[in-house]
Amino acid sequence: MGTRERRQREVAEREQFFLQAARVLIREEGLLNLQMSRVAERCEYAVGTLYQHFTSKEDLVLALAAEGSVEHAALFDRVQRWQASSRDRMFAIGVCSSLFVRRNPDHFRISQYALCDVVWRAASASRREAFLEVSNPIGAMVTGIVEDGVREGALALRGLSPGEFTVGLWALCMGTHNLVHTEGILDQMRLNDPYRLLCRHINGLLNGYSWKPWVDPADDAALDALFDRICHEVFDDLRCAD
Amino acid sequence: MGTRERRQREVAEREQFFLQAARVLIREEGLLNLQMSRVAERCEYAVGTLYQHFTSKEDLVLALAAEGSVEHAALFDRVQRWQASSRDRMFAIGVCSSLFVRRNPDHFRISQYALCDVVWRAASASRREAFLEVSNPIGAMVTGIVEDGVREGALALRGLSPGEFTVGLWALCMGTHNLVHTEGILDQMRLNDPYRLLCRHINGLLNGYSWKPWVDPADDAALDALFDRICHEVFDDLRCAD
DNA sequence: ATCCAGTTCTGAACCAAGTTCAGATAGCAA
DNA sequence: TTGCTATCTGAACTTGGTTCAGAACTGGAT
Repeated sequence: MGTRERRQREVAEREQFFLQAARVLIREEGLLNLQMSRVAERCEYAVGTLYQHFTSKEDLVLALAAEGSVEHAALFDRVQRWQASSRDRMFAIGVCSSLFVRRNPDHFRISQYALCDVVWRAASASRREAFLEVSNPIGAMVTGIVEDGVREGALALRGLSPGEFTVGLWALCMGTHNLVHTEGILDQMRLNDPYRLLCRHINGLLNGYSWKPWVDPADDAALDALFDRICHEVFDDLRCAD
Repeated sequence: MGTRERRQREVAEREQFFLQAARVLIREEGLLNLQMSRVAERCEYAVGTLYQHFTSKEDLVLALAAEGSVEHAALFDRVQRWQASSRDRMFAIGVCSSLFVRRNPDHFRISQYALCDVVWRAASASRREAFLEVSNPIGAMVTGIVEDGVREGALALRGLSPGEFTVGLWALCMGTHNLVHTEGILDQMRLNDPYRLLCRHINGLLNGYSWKPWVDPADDAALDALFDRICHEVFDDLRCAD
């Protein structure tokens, strides 16, 4: 009885197809102008078929965000597996997050929108669940690095749980991306490179918690060197050193 | 010719009235269910009149966000004027930000939504400008405290501009609020009090940049004491120590 | 007091786009 | 071939944001 399975596979493929088309439409005309009928049309399906996959437009947007999270997690996974000190890997998480957001500017906008209360609630419960499912590893991997740091003796949490520590890093990254993407907010303070800045702040935070070895946050050369090393050793194929 | 001015005042008052009604409707039924016609109806005006004030629904939402920012800035202003060391004031910014978000849970949701690319662009240019106008002081005040720290000799920026330093703090705060408000994301790591955690991370970051005097991030008693002191000396009337 | 020109208000009508669902079609087993 | 089911279709429906032609009001001039 392979018929049913083929069918399932076809349906799954079609879902990818819809999502891909939505992505293209968003790139071409912006998230603001995304229309369900256009997505269906571009895939040469009727809107009704589209609605068999996504219960609403918001549901589709959240599905896009989830796809992005999968990619995001995949990049974090490289960092996690990287053979380097816990502190360097923690730093690499920041680099990775910047890299990902920069290479995928739409993803940030999409997930920022999708995670707004309004949109989140308008998506289906199962879609929300699926989103959390694929997003959990992102936090978990960072927490894993924190735990490695503790195990190595490079970091003393002093009452903080690994998860709580993670939240600090995560907030710093997410907040930076948010500020960068909010048109106008940062314009008055002219930042040459917000992601470089994020790297510095991460070092600041890690230093503040005495994660060994200490790094001089003002040592631009060292920062660049580590950045380049990460690009080379972890993200070589992405040619990220632009 | 006072007629024209009275009229202007009346129009401005009506705008407040509309915004107030929108706020109530959002509290009652959520941002998701906000309807322009309901706002007009509740104010006993025709929808057309409502549209004389706001070019679109998104425009109204951004106006709400701007109102919130004014309040936010007013709280920051207290911190700025507080007679205390630069480091304590910097810390108080974090407390203030948490306090504000906690006292005003809708504001965060509203501005998170309003600042999404989709909504931001759907608002009128003048509204966007007005939003930035009232939001600028928020960053500027924090930057002012950073500059005070440098002036006092408590902080060496070592190549960072005051604005760049500010962005770190800001990102940490904004990111934390974001994580806290994103349902489900933080559930797996059980945080008892995310805002207390934010305070700790701020201390971590300030320590990391050697902002004097050094604070032991694990000293819960000291953290509580400072928190209480800030509530008492800066936000006494808000009865924030709940 | 009456009239007039300009301004503001009104809400029914308009319209776009998300969503639905009754019927058409295709796939499969008997 | 026939019937049964699952799936697809897209015109019709629905909702709610937006508009705009006409009503109502305002304040000053006659």
